[in-house]
Amino acid sequence: MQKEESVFRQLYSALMERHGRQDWWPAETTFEMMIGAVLVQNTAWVNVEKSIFALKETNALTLEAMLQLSAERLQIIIRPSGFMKAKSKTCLALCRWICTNDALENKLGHMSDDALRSSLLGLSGIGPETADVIMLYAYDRPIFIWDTYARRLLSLHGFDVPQTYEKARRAFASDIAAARFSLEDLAQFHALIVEHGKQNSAERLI
DNA sequence: AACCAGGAGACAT
DNA sequence: ATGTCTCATGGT
Repeated sequence: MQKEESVFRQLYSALMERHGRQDWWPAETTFEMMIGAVLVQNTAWVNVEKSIFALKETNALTLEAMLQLSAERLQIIIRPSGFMKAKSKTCLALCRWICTNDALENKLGHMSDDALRSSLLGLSGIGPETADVIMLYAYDRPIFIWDTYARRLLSLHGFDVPQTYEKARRAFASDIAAARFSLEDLAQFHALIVEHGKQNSAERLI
C-alpha cells in the first residue's frame, strides 16, 4: 500500500490550481530581492515599490552605492515603506554582512542552512521570517516560510499551529522535510500562500 | 476613520 | 518562556 499524499502537497496543488504559477520574488537582482525583504516587513508591497523606485531613481540600489549612504539619507529614500529608521539601519547592516561574507554573487554553499540562518539572525532587524525569505529567494535554500498567512492557512485546515513563526517552523519541520518539496516548489508555495491570503479567503481548499 | 500590511525588538511579567 | 507595546507609512 502506498502512503497517502501529504497535506502540504495537497494544499500546494490546490493553490497552484486556483492561482496559477506566480512570478516571485519580484526583483531584478539578488540585491534588490534582499533589500525588498527588509522593506516589506509588516508593510504592503505597493509601498515597497515606491521605495524601490526611489532607490533606483537615486542609483542607490546596488551594494556599493547603498554603502555610501548615511542612515539618515537612506531613511528619506525608503520612507514610503515605513519603519524607516529601523529599516535603513537593517539595510546597511545587511550590506556590510554581504561584504564581509562575499555573499552577493555566490550562494554560500559552504554554509549549512542552520549556519546561514543564524548568521542572518545576528543582524539587527532581521528576524526568522526575513532570514528564511532571504535564504529561499536569494540563496536557493529549500525552505518553507511559516508566515502569518501560512499559519492561518494550516490552522484553517484543522491543524494545531503554534502562533509564533519559530514554534510553527519547528513543530512541522519533519513534515515539511518528509514532503520533499523542490526549491522551485517552495518558492512557488510561499508566493501562492501570500497571494491566496491576500484574498482574505477563509474557505478550506481541501 | 479605524484598521491593516509579504515583522522585529524591547521590555515586563 | 510567553504576552504586550512600539515602530511609520499609505491603502481601503
